[in-house]
Amino acid sequence: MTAIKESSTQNMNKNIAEMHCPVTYVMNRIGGHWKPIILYQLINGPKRYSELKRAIPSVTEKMLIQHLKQLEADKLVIRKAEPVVPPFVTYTLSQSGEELTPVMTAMVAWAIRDSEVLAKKFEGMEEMN
Amino acid sequence: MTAIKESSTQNMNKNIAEMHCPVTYVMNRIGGHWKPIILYQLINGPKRYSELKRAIPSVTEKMLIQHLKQLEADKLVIRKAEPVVPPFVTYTLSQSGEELTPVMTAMVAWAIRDSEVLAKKFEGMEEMN
DNA sequence: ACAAGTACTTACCTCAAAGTGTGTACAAAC
DNA sequence: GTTTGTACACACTTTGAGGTAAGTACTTGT
Repeated sequence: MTAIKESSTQNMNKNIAEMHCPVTYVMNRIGGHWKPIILYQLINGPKRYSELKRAIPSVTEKMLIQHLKQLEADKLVIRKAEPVVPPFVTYTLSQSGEELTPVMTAMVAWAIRDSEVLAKKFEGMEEMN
Repeated sequence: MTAIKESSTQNMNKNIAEMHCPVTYVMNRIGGHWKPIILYQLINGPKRYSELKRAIPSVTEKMLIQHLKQLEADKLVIRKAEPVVPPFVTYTLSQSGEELTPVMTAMVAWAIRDSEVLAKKFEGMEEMN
């Protein structure tokens, strides 16, 4: 009996955490590496599945549909399939999804600024190496 | 020989992706479940390690320091340790880190809106049980 | 004398996330 | 008649994120 560690159940306080931490709420929705990237590609309007694939070359097909399905289940994107062959499927941001635009644009703004700062730093290091 | 799939190296085009997708850049910095949550806790000013622990009950100690170290390495937070015993360590947002505030606040705004919409929907379902 | 708090570190293990590689139904294009 | 493109689905394997548990060094409080 050397002092028991009572971290209790993990999932329980994860839900509690979501209750009082808005960022946790967001992370449980659009967390993960790919979801924000997919959503970002959709803010300029609907895209076909294959367009998304080409727009995000580093994603595998499996990851792409998997997250598209999840985003659809979470009511962030809307899937529309025309019953033609070859298939014609478009993905669009839902209302909720569109309201994420400020988050995305804030991210983009930060990325631009931050990568420029980094570039500046490298400028002064050209003699090195 | 049935059509070879040349997905080539994965990491290579991941870096390429970062070059032309700002959201990817952000995700490689503050992606993962915990980093945004930690950063969010720091926008109200410096916090001690133990304060962060208490503020985010659902995080394990391992995850907390692990991500704090990474955030420090990525120059998003600054660690300051007073050489006293018991240890007194504070974490502060760096310049870059502070510039993430708009991203966080946009997330919070969305979370509030979105959870309210959800709540509204549940209101009309009270009879359903 | 012993527990508790502080800020970690280390080792081990698990499970879910992600990658790899195939298959499919159908049509148009070459 | 073989290839190409579309929008996936499925099985298998691997990676790594994260959880669990314990220890450390030193001090203050009871």
